[in-house]
Amino acid sequence: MRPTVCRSERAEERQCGSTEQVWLTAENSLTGEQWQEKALERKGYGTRALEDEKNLDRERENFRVTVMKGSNRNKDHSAEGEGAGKRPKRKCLQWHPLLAKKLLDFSEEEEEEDEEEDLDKAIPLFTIEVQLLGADGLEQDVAETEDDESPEQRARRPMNAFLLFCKRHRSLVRQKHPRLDNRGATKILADWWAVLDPKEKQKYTDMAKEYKDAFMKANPGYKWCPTTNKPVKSPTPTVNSRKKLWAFPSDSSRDLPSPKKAKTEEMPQLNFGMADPTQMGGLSMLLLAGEHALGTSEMSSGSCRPDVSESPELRQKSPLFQFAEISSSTSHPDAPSKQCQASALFQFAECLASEGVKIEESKLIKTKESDGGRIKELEKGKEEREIKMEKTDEARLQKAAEFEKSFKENVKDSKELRNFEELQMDDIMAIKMEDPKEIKKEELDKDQKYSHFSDFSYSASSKIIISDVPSRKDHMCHPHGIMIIEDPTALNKPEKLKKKKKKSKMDRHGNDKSTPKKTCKKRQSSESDIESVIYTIEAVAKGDWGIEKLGETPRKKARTSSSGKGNVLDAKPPKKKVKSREKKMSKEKSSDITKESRPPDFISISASKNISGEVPEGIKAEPLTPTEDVLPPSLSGQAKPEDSECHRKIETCGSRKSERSCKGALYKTLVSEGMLTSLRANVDRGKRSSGKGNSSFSPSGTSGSKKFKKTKPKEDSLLGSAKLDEEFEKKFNSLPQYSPVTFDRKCVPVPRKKKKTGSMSSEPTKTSKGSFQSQKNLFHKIVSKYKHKKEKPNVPEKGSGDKWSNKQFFLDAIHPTEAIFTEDKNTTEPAYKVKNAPSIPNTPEPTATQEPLVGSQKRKARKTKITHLVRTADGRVSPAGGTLDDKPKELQRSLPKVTETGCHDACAHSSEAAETRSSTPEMPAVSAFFSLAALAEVAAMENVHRGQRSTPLTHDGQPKEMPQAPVLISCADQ
DNA sequence: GGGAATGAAAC
DNA sequence: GTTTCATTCCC
Repeated sequence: MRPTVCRSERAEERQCGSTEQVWLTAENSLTGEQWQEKALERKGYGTRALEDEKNLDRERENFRVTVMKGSNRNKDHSAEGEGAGKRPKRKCLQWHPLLAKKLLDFSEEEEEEDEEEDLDKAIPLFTIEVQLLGADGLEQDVAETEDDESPEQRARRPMNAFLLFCKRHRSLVRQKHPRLDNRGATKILADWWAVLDPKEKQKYTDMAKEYKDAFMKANPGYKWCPTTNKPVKSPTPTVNSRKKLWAFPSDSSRDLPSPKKAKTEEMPQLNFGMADPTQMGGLSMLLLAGEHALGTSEMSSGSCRPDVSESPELRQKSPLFQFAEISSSTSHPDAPSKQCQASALFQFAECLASEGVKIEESKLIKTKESDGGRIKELEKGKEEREIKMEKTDEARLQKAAEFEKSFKENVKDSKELRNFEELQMDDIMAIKMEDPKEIKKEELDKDQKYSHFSDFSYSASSKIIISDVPSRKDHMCHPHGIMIIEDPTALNKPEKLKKKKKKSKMDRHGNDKSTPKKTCKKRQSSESDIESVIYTIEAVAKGDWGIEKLGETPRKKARTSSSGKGNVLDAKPPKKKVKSREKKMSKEKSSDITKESRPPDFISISASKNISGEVPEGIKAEPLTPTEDVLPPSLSGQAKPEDSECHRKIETCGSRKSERSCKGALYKTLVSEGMLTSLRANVDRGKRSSGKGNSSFSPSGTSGSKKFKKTKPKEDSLLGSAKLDEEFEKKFNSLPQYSPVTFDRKCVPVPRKKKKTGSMSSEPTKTSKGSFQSQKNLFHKIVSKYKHKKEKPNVPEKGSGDKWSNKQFFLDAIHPTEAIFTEDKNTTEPAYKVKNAPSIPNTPEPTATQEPLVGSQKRKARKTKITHLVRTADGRVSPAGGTLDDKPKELQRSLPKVTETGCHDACAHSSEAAETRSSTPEMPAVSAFFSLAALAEVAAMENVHRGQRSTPLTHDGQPKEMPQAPVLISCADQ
């Protein structure tokens, strides 16, 4: 059902020219800035850095893709629409625990959809818009997830150090070797990786570990796909299989496709969904977005862990860790003490988790209330709200007026239109409030429909915000505001909000003005939006709270729960708080947006469209100022006016106005801010990108491309994941990026390998290794290897250095004949030796080698061994096979590998080096080989005999003798 | 969708 | 020990 709907919606969106384009534009702008910054950074190290725009583009794409969350994969559709043109990536699971909630959400969404369908009948466009408005990715994901059954399972496993390295340097490789395809680039990267200093590697390893910890914390139950379940490979798309495989055992339901559900959050999530949605309303969405931004900023800063704040450790943790924590529910059995140390990611995950817990609690409460009766809730919420709102309401009213102004100004652009839509939603809300009956119905519908979404994100966010930063609360002042803010969830929320808004809009439009389709058009026609906004403002001013109570009660409850926390804050002077909040919100939003892209709408709007002159200014200003810390002038200006207005209103009005009015005002402010923030976000993105690149974030804008994983993921998860992603990106960006030169210095040989593709021989050698993995091809490949075998000197053992030493040693053992190699080698082999020699002295590698082989390492070792053996055989035999061409390649490689030592010197001393090796050869490493070596020796002996004749002749020892090779292989296999 | 690399987890 | 999957993206 949904999928179709979504598709249709998408199609419509496309037709409308909808958000996707906007996103693209926005992203582009953002990414551009980011990339520029990146380029600057890169320049530092140098060489190739951003020389080509193409490269930059690629990097952009890469970064986009980077977003860990994997929202993009879902985007198969999006990709199509966006024109990324790239084939859709398979869906990725977001690792954020909250994702699990999505299942529920989805179920709820389905219900909503049903309802929506009804609405859609009336207003087909609405749904479309909603999807569009919402992160397209998200909705798409949702649809897909629904199809898949378990979106949650999709969480992607964290990248390992090597993958991080690849991700980080692939673009460089590509720049350097434009012709190379990914395979070739990967090979080069592998070479680089092999050459990379242990220290350098360690950075990536640490990052990978940290990320993994955060991931695991966020997804306690997460399990890697069981190997056994090969179903994955089954004809069915990998995704499905993966999902199943991925199921998180941790929590209750493994059986279900939604393993993530297993997480404790499941129940709570549902609860959340029940209660909050109504309350949230479009305003809440906006607010959430704003808060989210704020929260994210804080989160990112590290302060994030409101809850976490409890443990100072969390703060210490890297943002990623914190984020992960946040995202993940408190239940993190996995979270080891180590995690605490861990990075922000981990902390983030913890925070998320804590949020989830809190959210759950709040949801439960809310749900109960809802169960009891919305009316009761409404009443309660009203009471609370009223109390709280009294102060805030006035301010909000003023704000509303300000919003109207700002909106009018901003409305011009389509983006603006979107904002207007949001505003309209608010207006609608206000209208509904005015008309209790209608409003009630609508609200009920909305609540039912949206409840899932809003609840989730809201509760989570609100809690987080509250707990996190008291200051925020202060800023937020109004409980509502507090409720709204939620960072992590924000991303998700926005979508929901959008949907809701859309729906509401639809309703409105259907009732009032435009049909849903019109809504799209409406965007175009700012006037209507403006009018609606104005109307809403007026309504707010009127303060038809009664209506609100009915409709929003559930939401209010949710808010109230959050507000409860916020109440204290509320106690503070509303006006100032409001202003401060707004400012913060704007800042946060901007920051958040930039980071997460969560409010794609805003962002897209700001970015793509000119919006009002003000907005652009704000954007401009943002770049200048570190948005987070200081409000962008423009924003501040806007916010300030609003604040002032609010204050005025409050003062003037004096009478408490309904929460709704306040909300409306806040909503407006948020919206206005959101726009600004979006602009700022773009700017910030650029800044960020410069620093770190969080390309991932930009990807959101790119919507089209795969990269954006985050967007698709479920709302909460999205938000949380978004933050996590941000953190990840930050960290990832912070990872050292080594210029190719560095590797060249090291004498990394690889690069040229691009040749690989070209000739069978060249590639086979290296590629063959990979083939070994599959036993099927293994033999065949081996054969081919022997045939062509030129591969770089394979190190029998892991450690590159050791490898070399080992190899040499091994070779020596097998063939005392280094001379053979040396002779030929003088050119070719010597390099290897040289490498070895240097490596030995360096011993960095040796240490690595010494490290216990693990899993893949073993595999690798085997391969290497095999290859090594082969190589030796090749060395002797294959040289001819390798032929000069191959050898040169090898030489090249070897040279780079030699790195440290001058290649020339190395060559000169090659023989010496060989000796040194023999003398120094790490026994430990060697010992391991020995058994193999022994076996190999036997085979080698034969080779030697054969080769002896040739040995002296050429480095390789010409004899390719395939027969021998097979023998060796067999040994190796054994 | 396969493949190129490495690493990690699961079986 | 073997198999999957994570990254990217061309073919």
